[in-house]
Amino acid sequence: MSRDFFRRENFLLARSQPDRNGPNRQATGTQSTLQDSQDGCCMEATTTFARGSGSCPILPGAAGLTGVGRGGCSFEPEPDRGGRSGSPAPMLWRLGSGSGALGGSGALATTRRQGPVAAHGRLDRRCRGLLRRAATRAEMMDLEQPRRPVRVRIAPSPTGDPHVGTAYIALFNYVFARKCGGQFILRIEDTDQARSTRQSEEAILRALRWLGLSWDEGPDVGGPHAPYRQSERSAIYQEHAALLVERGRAYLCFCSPERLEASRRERMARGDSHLGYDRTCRGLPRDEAKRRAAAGEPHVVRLAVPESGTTAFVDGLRGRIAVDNATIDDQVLLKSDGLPTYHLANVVDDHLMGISHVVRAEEWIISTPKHLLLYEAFGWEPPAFYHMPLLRNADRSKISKRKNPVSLDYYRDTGIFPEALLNFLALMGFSFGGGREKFSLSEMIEAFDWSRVGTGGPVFDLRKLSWLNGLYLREMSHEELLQRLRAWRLGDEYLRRVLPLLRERIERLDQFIPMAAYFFAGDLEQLDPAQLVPRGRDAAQTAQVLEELVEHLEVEVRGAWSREALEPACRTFCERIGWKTKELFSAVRVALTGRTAAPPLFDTMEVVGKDLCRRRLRLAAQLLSASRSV
RNA sequence: GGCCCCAUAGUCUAGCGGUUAGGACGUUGGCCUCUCACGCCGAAAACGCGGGUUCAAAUCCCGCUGGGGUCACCA
Repeated sequence: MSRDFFRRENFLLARSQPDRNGPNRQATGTQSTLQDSQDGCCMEATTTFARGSGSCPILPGAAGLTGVGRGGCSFEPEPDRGGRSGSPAPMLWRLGSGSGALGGSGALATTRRQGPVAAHGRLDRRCRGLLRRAATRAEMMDLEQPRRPVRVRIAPSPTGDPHVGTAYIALFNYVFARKCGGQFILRIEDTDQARSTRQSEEAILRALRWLGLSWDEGPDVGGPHAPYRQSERSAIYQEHAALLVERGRAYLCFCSPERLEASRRERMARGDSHLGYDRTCRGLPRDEAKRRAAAGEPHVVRLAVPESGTTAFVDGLRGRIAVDNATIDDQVLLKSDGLPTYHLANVVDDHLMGISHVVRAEEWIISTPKHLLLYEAFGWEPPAFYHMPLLRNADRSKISKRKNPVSLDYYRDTGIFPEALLNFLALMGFSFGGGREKFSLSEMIEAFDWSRVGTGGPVFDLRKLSWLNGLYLREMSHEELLQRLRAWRLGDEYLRRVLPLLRERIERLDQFIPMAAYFFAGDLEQLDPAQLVPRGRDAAQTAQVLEELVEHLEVEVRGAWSREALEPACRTFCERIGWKTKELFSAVRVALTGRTAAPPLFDTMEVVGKDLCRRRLRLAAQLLSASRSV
């Protein structure tokens, strides 16, 4: 722990904590500041204290004790400087250590309990950690001090279905912005030309709107920093990349992907732990590089990361995080197609758009130093960073579509209310306080504080979500519930899609509901494993085929989930695995409808929808894997 | 493997030096009730391990273990 760590003018230690500390400590209105004194090894704690309470919040029980610490530790209360009765009077406590070790302070950690802590002296060691914690906390709180208007953003990449993780991060950004009276911005990070689609972008916007998270600026609503779609801002990134090259903070790299891959492989074989770019082009003379680029040689722009030193930042949830520059790769900033990578685009846009706080997922922690290096290279002040814990599968890996429904559309289609989903997402890492589990978005905004946000990766538990949803459902009026049902799948729109598929299969109206069950159900109950497995195939085989089909459709049906797209994809799949169409289609039919007799498969799939189909296919596969017979 | 993050019941969490370790989902027993559900009451179930600091550690420090993330011309 270096002294530099404490080199700050003021650490705001505690904010008002109305009488949380018990009768002996009228901490109401307490404000403590910790600062290191000139010699760097003496800490002073100034506390403004309710008059007459007589106890140091840093070292409870220390009142009246002076000079009892061993090893040069001492602390002394300064005489009461007076003040009107009942009003806070400042009291200065000096905690010093002559040994060079940092004098200690229990800081917030010890304010709660009373005890003769100080009487035993030996503050140096035990206090160092406490002090660090206090300082860390102070730095974290300092992050929250308004320096500039609060502006946060959610920056989804439109490369797939609207993801529950996007909603999770969007929620915390939204809540924080509203709490601070700041702005919430939506920016589309579509710099991956190969994977980004407009369709996905629209789906994400639709899903976020469904949730009720509204943004102040975005590609659809515009704003002072338009455009909000990175693909429309290429020139900006190119200019900025060029600026860095000019300054010697970035350089052109002509290495082919093939050579890079070979080099990486070779080092991996050698057991080398450094698998990053080998910096071949870093030493290229600037004019030579320019010449080659001008001649049309394909190249990228890389960040010239300092070869020594460390880059550190204060994460708003975890405190100080430091990384050796030697472990940071010379990250590509501009791809050979002229588009930026996330790292460049994100930093440039965050700065240009005046983003004050970056609230994003934990997976970005390790690239934050790169971003900091970029801010530094540009000469910009970086925003504050808050890395939210990652949502997890039941096995604690990062939440993924293989192991969990992650599409927001799935939750909509299974009749989860947006407010319940939001509430549940909030529960993943945020504690309302008082054991309260059910709360509205506006209540969350009211209660929000970063100190109530945790750091452990929460497992996403569908059952608890369902329970919570039930709470919302039962609180609704009949009328409200009726409206919700209609808006879900009992409205004309959906029924009009179902009817054509069933009318030939029923004779009386009373047969409609029983026949149509799987058009409205979420997870199918009572699937018969025996019916799932085609004659001559076994359960394990079928399970695998169904899993693979999901993957296959993932790749093959990128556009609309339509009969036209599904049929050829499924037929191709049959050829690939060597199953007769009859075999596959019957297994799929049972998996999706629970029956052997049903309307045409692809029409059914289209109407049931992508996310529910996916889910049912996986569930069927799981069922087969679990059942050893058949 | 290198680096980084994290660690209270099966799961989500409260806890910020002294608590019978609290709440919720799930599981489970009972009550309510024609049944089921809802609701209500009860039960089982947790501080990963080892050191250190302290009169006192779930809480502070160190180490270990475990889990996760990340090492792309993806974000």
